[in-house]
Amino acid sequence: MLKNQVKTISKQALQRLPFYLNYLKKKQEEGIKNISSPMIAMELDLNEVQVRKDIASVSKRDGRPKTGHNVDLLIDDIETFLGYNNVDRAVIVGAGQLGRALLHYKGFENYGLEIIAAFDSNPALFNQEINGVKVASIDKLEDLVDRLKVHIGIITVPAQYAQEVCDKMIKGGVLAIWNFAPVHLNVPENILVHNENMASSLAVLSRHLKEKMATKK
Amino acid sequence: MLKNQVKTISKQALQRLPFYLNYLKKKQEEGIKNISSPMIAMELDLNEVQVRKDIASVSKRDGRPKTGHNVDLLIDDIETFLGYNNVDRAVIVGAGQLGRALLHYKGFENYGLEIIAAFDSNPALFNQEINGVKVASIDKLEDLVDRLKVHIGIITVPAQYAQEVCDKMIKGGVLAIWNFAPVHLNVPENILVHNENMASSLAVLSRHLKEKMATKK
DNA sequence: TTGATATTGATAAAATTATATCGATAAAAA
DNA sequence: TTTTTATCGATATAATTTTATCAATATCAA
Repeated sequence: MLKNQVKTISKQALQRLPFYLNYLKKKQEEGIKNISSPMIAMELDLNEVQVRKDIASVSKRDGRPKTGHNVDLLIDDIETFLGYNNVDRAVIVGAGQLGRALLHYKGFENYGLEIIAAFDSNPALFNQEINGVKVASIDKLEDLVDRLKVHIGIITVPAQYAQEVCDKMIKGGVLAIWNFAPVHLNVPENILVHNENMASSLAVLSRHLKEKMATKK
Repeated sequence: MLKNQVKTISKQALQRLPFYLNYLKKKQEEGIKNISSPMIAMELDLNEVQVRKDIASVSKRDGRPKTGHNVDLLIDDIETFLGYNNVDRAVIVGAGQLGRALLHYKGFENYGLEIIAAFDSNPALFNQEINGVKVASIDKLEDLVDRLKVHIGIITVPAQYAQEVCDKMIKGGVLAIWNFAPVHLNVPENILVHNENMASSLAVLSRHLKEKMATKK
């Protein structure tokens, strides 16, 4: 009984993969055919062994001593691992500034994400098109998610509405939520919530500054 | 010789602090006076000991058995630690969709960040005001950063221009960079770069889906 | 053809982060 | 007043992640 094996990888490693991909594509454009882990590590300011391990966990092809890995094949392996070749559909709720920015984001199509619908509670926005995506009433969210078997929900509404939106998404059948609202969402344990928190990022930055200033003094 | 001691805290813990803050403020609004670590942990789906340690590393006031911590004081301690009471000034380069979204972001003022200027290479945008902030030519970036002693630079330009913008910021005296471009920036080692990478977040989400689908099959 | 070497994959060690345990104690209940 | 109990801070253990080490080997230079 062969189980449908999916490799496990640490969250941190997973988040490094897109960096490798960007880097490798740049190298590919420059016409470079092979690349070694130490080279990647040096240029991306990472540890050599870490890079080697990350690569090993997404690619079954062997690198060759003195030569490294074939760039084209490596790109292919990472993209396959990340699922960039099969498209996930998503809906976004909240068509304010941030929602609009995401709808205009060019990258998503390359990353295998397609935002197929946007929702908002503001009737002034209904039927408006943002980068080719229509904005609908939030009342239609659950039904549409269910009918079209959408698996990813993006939340860009103000914090106080986020939980409510989240609940509707889950009822509709969403399996993963990308939450831009600065609030903790309560979800069943099989649902993944990925929080995109500006304040957390900012905390890292301003803390760094504070340390910098303190040592300077 | 008393060194200007700044407490160290892990990056992960640091990034949890804003979550505590959101939560505590909600409780404060509800009129709750005291709160315990196990309570916070339960409601935010964290480990009790982790919460207790995080609190210990930002607050020197003691919690009391059976009662926990005073909500008001705890909020105060976290905000102080995160530097929300003294404002850091920042500039943003790239006044496209994303840059505009950030300029409209309400949260920053509460987080002690003030974006004082925006820059772009597109002359059509010069002198335009976005949420009260004027857009200037990117040629003026370095000089302004230097004159006004700006410490944080936000990069929201396309990947191919990011390094160039980064270099200018650093020449001007920026100490920390918040990079939204999907590219690795080369900086001197005393400069902090915090990468905000949509693709990394997406990687976590789509990987989760892939695993979900595989186990279902 | 031979020897030197950079890189590989694998395994081991170190560092960091998260979680469990425990005695002490303030507050509530008996 | 005494007992029970929830939470505390501190310390110990476990888990995860990163980094170091090493034998094997493909490539390159002599």
